[in-house]
Amino acid sequence: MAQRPTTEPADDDPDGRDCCTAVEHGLSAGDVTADLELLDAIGSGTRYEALRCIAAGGEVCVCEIEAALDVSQGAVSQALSRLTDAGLLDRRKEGRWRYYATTDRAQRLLETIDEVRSTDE
Amino acid sequence: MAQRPTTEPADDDPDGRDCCTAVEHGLSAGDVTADLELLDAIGSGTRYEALRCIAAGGEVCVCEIEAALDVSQGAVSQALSRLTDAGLLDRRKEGRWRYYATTDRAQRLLETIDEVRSTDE
DNA sequence: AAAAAATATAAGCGTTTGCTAATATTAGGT
DNA sequence: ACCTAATATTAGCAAACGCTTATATTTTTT
Repeated sequence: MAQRPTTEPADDDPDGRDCCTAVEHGLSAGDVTADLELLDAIGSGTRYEALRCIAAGGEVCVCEIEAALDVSQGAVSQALSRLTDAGLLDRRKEGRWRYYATTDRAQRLLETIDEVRSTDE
Repeated sequence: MAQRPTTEPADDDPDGRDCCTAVEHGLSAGDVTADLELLDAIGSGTRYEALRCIAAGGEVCVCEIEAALDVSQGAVSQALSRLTDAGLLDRRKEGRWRYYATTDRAQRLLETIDEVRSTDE
């Protein structure tokens, strides 16, 4: 499908695609930024495990996540805020506790990651 | 679903879940490591755009990606290697050119990201 | 066989990241 | 009102990251 590179510029290039012409993805700069915010949010050990715990537990209290994660309380709080900002968690306040639950977006992402993992090509 | 935290340990806890009991995700340490390798590979601007370009272009030559990415040749090469190691790209050699194409895993991931992006909740 | 082109690899470096420790905030209990 | 518990926020720092530049490798061309 891709045009083969040629040492000499191919003037008779049948589909108008020269060697080393930039390929383009269709995404806007904003889309790329948004996607990266999402991926960066998921892509740390602490945050990924936090997200997985919440996905597995339904709606969980922060203290339950702290008990699972083996980093400081502050680190957990930062992780949860970051995931929330990225649209992967919903926060609910009840008294002095905070409950977190995964959003639909998060669930769909995690499902796909599960599928992809079991496909060890 | 989650048991509510209680200041006093609830001895009569109906489902045996105390306050601040760690929640667990079902994943093995190896699965988490594998997932993170994938997510880290996708999660940089250069690598993400490279992957998107290749997904859009079908099978593309390195030089075409270099033309699109605005970083040095070495950086592009490193990006492509990382994506390949993570199982997101296939490499094909032809003469002194290298052609890259996305794997099924990559395509499924990107599809999900597209879906998730259009769901601006 | 030498030179050039395409890509990969390695070293070095500034920037970003994610943690800890300390402090601030918010809500409930006494 | 005060004190304590749960969580959030901030400052600071070591480690990880991603880039550039330079060099190595592989293949083609002459």
